[in-house]
Amino acid sequence: MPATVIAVALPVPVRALFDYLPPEDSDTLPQPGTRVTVPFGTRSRVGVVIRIHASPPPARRLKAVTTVHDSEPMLDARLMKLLGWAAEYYAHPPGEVIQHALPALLRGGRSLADEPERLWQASAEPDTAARRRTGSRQAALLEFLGRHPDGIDERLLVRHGHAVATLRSLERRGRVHRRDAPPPVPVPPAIAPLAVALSPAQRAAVETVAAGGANGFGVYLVNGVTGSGKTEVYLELVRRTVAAGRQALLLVPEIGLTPQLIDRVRRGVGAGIVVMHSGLPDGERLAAWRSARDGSAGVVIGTRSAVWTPLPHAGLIVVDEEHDLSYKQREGFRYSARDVAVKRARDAGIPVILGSATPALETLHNVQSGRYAQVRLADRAQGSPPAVRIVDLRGRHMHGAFSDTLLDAMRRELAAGHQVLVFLNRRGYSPVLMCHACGAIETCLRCDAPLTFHHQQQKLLCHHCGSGRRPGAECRNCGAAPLLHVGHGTERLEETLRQQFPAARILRVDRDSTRARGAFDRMYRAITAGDADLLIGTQMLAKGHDFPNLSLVGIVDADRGLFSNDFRAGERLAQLFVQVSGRAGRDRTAGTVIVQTHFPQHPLIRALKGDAYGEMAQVLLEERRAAQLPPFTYWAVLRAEDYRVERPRQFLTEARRLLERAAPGLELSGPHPAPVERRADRLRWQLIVQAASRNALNRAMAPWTRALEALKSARAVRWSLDIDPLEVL
DNA sequence: AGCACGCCGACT
DNA sequence: GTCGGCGTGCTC
Repeated sequence: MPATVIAVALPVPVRALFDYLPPEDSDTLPQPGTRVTVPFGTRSRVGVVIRIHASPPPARRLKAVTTVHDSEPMLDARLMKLLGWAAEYYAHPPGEVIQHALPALLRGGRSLADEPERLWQASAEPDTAARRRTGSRQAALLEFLGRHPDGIDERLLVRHGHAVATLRSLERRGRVHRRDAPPPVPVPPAIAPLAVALSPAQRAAVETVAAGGANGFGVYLVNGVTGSGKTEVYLELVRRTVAAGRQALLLVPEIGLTPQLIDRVRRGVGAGIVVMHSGLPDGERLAAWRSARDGSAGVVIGTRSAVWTPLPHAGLIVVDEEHDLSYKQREGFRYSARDVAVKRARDAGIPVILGSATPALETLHNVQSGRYAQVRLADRAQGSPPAVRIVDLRGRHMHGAFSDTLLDAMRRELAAGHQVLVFLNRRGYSPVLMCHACGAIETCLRCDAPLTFHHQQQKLLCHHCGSGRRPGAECRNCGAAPLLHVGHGTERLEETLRQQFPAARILRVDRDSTRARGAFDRMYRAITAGDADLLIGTQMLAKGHDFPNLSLVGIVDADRGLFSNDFRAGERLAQLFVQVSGRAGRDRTAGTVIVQTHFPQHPLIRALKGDAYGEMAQVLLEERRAAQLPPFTYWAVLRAEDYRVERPRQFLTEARRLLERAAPGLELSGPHPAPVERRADRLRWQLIVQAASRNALNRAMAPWTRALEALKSARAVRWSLDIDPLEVL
């Protein structure tokens, strides 16, 4: 007699589903997408039902589902299908994939309609007498609360082994207090949207997408330089989507960079808007998720993870700055939110917009092969494009990292009362500290990498593992002095510029100077308020910010990336060039970009002078085609690491043999050591898989990883598979 | 992942 | 003698 079997995805790193019998005390079967608690080994776990099937009498005796948590699916059929596709495409354990679509508060068995959270916070510091009366359990609880300044749910406290009684006694003495659960994200009532005045080019873009959207699925690259008004195009399309009673999903690279965008959507679209990103407290995240799921939110704005938000009435997806690397998750479940968004739109039969001034080469290739439509917004809505000057550094006398040409131009712009941005993507003072006597350089003890000297902290820091040490006065190798600083970082630029421009108000904006909470916002406001003249920035300052008074951008070192091992370095360089150049000359001021290089004849540098990105991209695509690199071939990287070299090498060798046998058509390379082989004392190796077709790659990957799980050598290493890797490192 | 089982070293 | 190190295997 065939048994009814329930296949459940559980949050364990196993590429399989687990079969259970229906719950004993119920005659209704839990449908796919509902959460169930099941016995698992010695414990029990909450998972999601994937499917129900009739099975021949199973080989082993199955256990039964313990509890069904949802009377109707928490995740609808369409989303379940997308998650299933993603698990297969990225060859990742299905249970871990599904976790990404559930807010943390729903990953346990808690019901959507459950009582609200009871959040607790530590109260202000007590006097010493009170502190003396604190018992050890109380101290532990207080310490735990201290780590959760925004408050933490009572149930979570209990789950971490704290007693409610301890909490109550602390409450009686005023050491802790209840914090009201955050109100559900208010969904503002519909207001009459502001009419948006569109330029003819913008209107044409809107009509193109709208006309195509009527036919269902389509991918539209909205390609326009910074300042060409892509946002207005998105807004109008979002507005129309909402007016038609459907939902729009707007993905952005980083929520911190887009307060203005959120504000404009809020004012420009008369509909409930929710924001979803990983920094949201669990309660707020749940509330936002819930209003997307029940349809009360017309617009969801969010980062990478928001691509998994339930949208019962999805009508449009927008991926802003689609080339941005932050759409690719870099650990664990290594999905690309941009690619998932395209798949999701295809499944739902709706249009998806990819917006960028500097599209990924993959996207441009899809346009050129006719898979994606392109809508160009060629003109800047206001202002004119910056003039580009290439400065040949060969043989030139330098002031630190600066040529006279760049310094003179800076002097002129500063005298005219304009702002100047000096761009260098390297923080710290100097990337290498070298002995003048023997040539030895200071390297990290745990990584195969030189240490960067940081002047402010007076420390040598490793940019790979984060460790640091105080530099000695003499060489560790030969004992001689002095040690020389080789190369320039942003701190050193600042030093040079303070000498050159003693009167200028100089602001350095990099990860070090913005570490303090709110520091970036403060600096950003200082810049827009005109309280700084000379800005020194890493890529932090290159992205999407609007500085109306900025007239000159100096690219200090264009040469890094021209000859990198990473074949994508050129693409990144081109994107960065154009993004950072876009900071110059908006609104009132005509801008100039000065590029310092030792390779003025390099095709990438030459292409900067024209329609910068279009030409550079064409050069790069031709290189990729000639070398049979992505997007002309399809890649995956299997990485492994351990403290003992032979282990990753052994595992990858076995993995290679397995794949050679199962899929002889694929081209394999490796195992190779990663470019920085040793990182935090772990030795990292990799195996590159290359396929002539998407299909060939994909058919092989999921079965391969299932076989890898069974290898004994796999248990001895940390390993991961990266499909469509963005860095082969 | 998390947990149990099992087989070897240094400690109350 | 046993506590505990982590290598190994398994979870329906």
